[in-house]
Amino acid sequence: MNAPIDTRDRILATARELFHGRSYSDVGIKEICDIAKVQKGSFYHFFPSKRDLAMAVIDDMADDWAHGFVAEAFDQNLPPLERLDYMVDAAYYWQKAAKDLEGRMPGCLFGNLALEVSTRDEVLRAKLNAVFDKAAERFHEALEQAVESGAIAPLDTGATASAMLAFLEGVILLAKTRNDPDVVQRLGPAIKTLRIELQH
Amino acid sequence: MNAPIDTRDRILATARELFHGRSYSDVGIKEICDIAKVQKGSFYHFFPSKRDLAMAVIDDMADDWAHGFVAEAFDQNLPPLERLDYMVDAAYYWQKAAKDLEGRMPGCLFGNLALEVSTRDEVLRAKLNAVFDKAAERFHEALEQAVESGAIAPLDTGATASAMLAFLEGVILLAKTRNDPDVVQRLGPAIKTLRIELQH
DNA sequence: GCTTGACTTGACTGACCGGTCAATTATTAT
DNA sequence: ATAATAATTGACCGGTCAGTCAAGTCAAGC
Repeated sequence: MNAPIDTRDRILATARELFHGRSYSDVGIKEICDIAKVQKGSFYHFFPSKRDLAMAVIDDMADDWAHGFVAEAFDQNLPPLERLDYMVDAAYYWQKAAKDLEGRMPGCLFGNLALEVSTRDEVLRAKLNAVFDKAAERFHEALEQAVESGAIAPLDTGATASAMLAFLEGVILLAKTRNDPDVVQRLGPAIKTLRIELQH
Repeated sequence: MNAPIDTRDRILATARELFHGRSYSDVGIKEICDIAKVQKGSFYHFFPSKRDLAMAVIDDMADDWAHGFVAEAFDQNLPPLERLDYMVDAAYYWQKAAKDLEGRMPGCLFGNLALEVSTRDEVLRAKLNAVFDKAAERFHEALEQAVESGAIAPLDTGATASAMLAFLEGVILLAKTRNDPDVVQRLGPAIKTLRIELQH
């Protein structure tokens, strides 16, 4: 028993939780190992460095995210604009659940990491950037369909999609600073009002 | 010469620059002291702890900010809605200048710190929260005047002001992750399209 | 000239950091 | 069975962390 994959997964899950709940630099490898019940040496058997662990955590979370509630929110069967509300709702409930459980709003792991490491690690920055790009693509797709179906007037769907992602991240940032998930619920729906016109 | 006040100011200015350019936990007191040409003991004569230094840095930056380009942007002589564009422009030029100088976009010191320390230091979180509240108040005031003058239809000015602040922070977050100040210029102006209707 | 207190110096502390390593134990392939 | 490989152990490394401290400098007030 205790297939090796278990150990790796335990490290990954623990690191993800700790990084999300606190921050990258505030969480040491020893702490991760202690909680995951793994020895330091074992850790370095699976991950060459802390930075590689961060990469894996980002991949792991991005996967869960894309196949989890992002997939639900951006379900093709939902009317495009409803997907935006769904996404905001999902963010709200997630943050609320986390706060009820731990007392603090963790915010968005990607946003947290992005601000923390962007200026000192190009590779991590690029990876987080790619995650954001993928998320923006979901917004983009929804907007394109909304325009196509006539639900909204034509606009610069690409730029507006990025603006919506930025808004969502900003709302979560503000909510985290207020330590109040309700901010997401109150401000979030304004995401639908964002518009960037096409350049002529 | 070298009045004591000089030493404190040098520490403060150095810390502010380093915290902004990298992060709170990535910058050690030794490094600050080395660059500020101050001895460790002197540092602790002026600041009881690193955390107190962070408090002072936030105050210092908030002051400069409020009396600097935020005061310019939210000039009462400017039409309310133009103030929003001015604010976005100021953010853009600031970030662009910083990137041209150092190669990396530092983002917003307050946003950076907020995501980094909110979950582990209530006092710092509260302080950053207050800074955001004050900034939101500027947006609020501009919106109130815009409604009053008939420039825009009535709306929930308080909530919309917060949403605008969140959007600005989100745009800067995204721009920092892309390491591209142009994102601020391209997405920023959409801040004027944000709307949260009054509840009935 | 003496005292006071703000300021400075730089060595020092103990804890912790990310990371290494040689030795050992399990597992798998032949 | 045995050899090869994967996984685990836990002691260990040099460096850095925030913070301390005793000893001193220096200028102002009396």
